[in-house]
Amino acid sequence: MPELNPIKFVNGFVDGADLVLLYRNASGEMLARRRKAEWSSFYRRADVTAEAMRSFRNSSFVLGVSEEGEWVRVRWQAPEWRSAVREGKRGDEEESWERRNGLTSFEADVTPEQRFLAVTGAQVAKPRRVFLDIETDCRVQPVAARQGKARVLCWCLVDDDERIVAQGVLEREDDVDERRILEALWAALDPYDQVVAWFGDGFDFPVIRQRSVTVEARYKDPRRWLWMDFLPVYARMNANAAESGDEKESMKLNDVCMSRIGIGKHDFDASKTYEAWAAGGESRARLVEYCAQDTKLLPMLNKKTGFLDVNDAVCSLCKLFADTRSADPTQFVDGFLLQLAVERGTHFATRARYSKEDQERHEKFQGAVVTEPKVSGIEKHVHVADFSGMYPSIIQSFNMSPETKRPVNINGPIADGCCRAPVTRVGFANSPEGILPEAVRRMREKRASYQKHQASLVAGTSEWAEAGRLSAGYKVLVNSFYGVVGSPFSRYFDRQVAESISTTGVWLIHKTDAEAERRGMNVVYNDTDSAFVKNVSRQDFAEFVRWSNAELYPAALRECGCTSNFIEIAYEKEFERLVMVSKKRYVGTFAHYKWVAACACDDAKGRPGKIDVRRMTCDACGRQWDDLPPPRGKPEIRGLEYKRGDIIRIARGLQLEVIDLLMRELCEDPARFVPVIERVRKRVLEDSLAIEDIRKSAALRKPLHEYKPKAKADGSEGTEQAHVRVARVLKARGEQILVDTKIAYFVVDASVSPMVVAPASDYAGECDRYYLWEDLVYPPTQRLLAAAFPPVKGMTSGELVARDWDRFLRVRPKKPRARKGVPEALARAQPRNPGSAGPSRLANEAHGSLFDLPVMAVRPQGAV
DNA sequence: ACCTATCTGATGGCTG
DNA sequence: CAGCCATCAGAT
Repeated sequence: MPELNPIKFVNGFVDGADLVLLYRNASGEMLARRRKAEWSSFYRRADVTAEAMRSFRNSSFVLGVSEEGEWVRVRWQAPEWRSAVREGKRGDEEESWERRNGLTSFEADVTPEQRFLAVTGAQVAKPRRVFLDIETDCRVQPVAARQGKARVLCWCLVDDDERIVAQGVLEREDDVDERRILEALWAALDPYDQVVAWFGDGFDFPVIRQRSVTVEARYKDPRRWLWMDFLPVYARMNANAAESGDEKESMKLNDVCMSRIGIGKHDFDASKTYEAWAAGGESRARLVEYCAQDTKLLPMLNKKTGFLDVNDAVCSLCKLFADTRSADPTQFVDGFLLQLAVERGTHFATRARYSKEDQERHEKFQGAVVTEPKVSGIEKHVHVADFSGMYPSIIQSFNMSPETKRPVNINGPIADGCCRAPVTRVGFANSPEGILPEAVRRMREKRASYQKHQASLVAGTSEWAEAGRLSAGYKVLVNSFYGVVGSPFSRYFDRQVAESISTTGVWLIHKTDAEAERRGMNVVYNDTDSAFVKNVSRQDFAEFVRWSNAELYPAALRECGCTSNFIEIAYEKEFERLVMVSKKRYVGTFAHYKWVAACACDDAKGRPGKIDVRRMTCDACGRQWDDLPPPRGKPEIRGLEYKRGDIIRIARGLQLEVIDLLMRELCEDPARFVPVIERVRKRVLEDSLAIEDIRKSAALRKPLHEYKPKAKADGSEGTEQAHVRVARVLKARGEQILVDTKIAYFVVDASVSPMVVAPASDYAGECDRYYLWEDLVYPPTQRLLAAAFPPVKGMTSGELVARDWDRFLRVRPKKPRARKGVPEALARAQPRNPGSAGPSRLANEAHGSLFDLPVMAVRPQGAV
């Protein structure tokens, strides 16, 4: 039994040989407890020979050895010894002491903090949170500033309620005064446990530490705070929640806040911080105000999204201290499962070291199924059923866990007491409950209880919100299990288990499809856990779902030897209309969602009345409907370019216009889309275009120096991707270019190979407009229109022309052939498309100008 | 350092 | 040089 500990700890870290645990007393003072840090590894008792046991006991590196049930626990003096016996002195397997002695260690990578929290059952406190932003001397390039070479000009701390807690402003440009404001900052941080900043790990956190050292400010051990970088947490949690690509285009705080809460930074030139400070008076005040506004945006963003609160909830469930790392799925799954292992008196594998070579050798396992969409044009009345928590329910039903695997026959009868995954043919004992199923069960039970609890509370109250966050936290957790089991980096990695989970899902979907088809329905699409079905009435489909749950799955699982069944499919929604562009890419609008449809009336709050589709009656106006009224809700958009952050804004805008015409105005006449296309095409070719409309944005997925141009056949260097080339230009200018940095650029000229690109900041109003239309703006919309209005056999030629969406694509004039004796550039220099300021001039400039044109208007500095 | 499936765009090589 | 294919990277 874990020892009961009433203390809630706010933080813990290793200090020399000690583990320091921080907590607050009743009056809020922070206190510390020290105990010996535990660096232990576990071995199976049966594996430990008498000689190995003697070695442990006699070793001066070992603090103690104890036998605990089937396990031997060895506590090491320091982590170096623990890893040395595992990996050998140079990480060389041949030299591994454990290997030579036939030993496999368990949990030999668990930190003292993790072990303490898992073993003692100690609670993790909700951290007292404060938000931080700093401004530094802009004359120092960000890369150098991050290394602590720029003076801190001001800082601001704001609490969860957007109140300024404290501010600091430099008065004189010297170390003594900077020391003053930094010491004031550390003092102001003292009442708090967690410091949140946007890109804090990349800038603010290292800067305040480095500067404190440089100017010899006195400050407390920084390990005493939880340093939380909001950016990666937001980026991950928002990836699924984002409405449009706008929200993904940039992770700059200003852009994120503009798109998420409609509020941005103050209008202030951040590249002039020093000038603003040096001018003093009003100007300096504006700098300070700008910094304060930036800081206030952080709690506003958290209030809007609740992301940090969900993370707090997850941390409390998983016994993690809420720093940036706590938001990694491997971390929180580890935290939760280690607690379970302690309760069961068992141990997990030591996390494997996975080299680059291992990664290359890693073979993927079979995942989910996605079928080819069997629809064309605007499809009406498509019903969707999906499995509720498909993977968790499979884990539970088959009791799938690394330690419940059993040898069973591949074919024929399954061994007694076991079940067998239908595709991989991996066997699992039906009892006792595996650790993975137990984790999943507990989390699902908890989640259900919080959902129920939340429903019983008054919406909008803080208790209601907290219950919602806990429920969301459990959802995040339970959904990450499958991924963690499938990850070779995790201690729970088990390819057989992971593949049994995914392929059993495929098997369930196929079974469902076959039965639906047998009943005369048409399954038009599947993705992982969902089936899109047409040619069926609402009632019949509901009956099919009911029958599947009552008969189909229980029988199917019994045949696999399962003794429990958690599989459940639900009738989620009906599309009034649906256009599928390809796998994972479609747009539709609901006739009803979970049996609720929008009425034509407005209720007291100005929202559509709700029709109970089973009774076909509106609860607001009481009207009885024979058929459902036209849909009023937002179209559901999946996978289309509108949702993508790397697609240029005009392209998203045009696609959304077409989506709205299709889905909101219910337009089914191809001719009505023509003016929309032509208007945007004219704009792209002729109007003045803002950089926000035409820039492309892509992230660097690895450090810049790891990008190597691919060698061409003749051995020369190939061309790197556009965003990589631009990143190099920006880096040369002193900008901070790190992994995950989004690079914004535009295409200067695509008529040459490789195409000429330049940083978005160099934009002076001109770009390759033909390329813009032909490659970036029109194709996403063309694909959508071609899907909605495909040519159909038997149509008149007029109808076929109306559905020829290719006719709007080509806009670039053909290149005249270079004649003998005429320089190539001159041959291409003839003015084309007058009035549109097309790319022709740009193309020439890239090959040496023949014209006397201002350089900035033609080829931006740094074009590559 | 959570999985796989899938689509798209840039690029280079080849072919007619 | 357009059209096709393979490959890679990025995004969902």
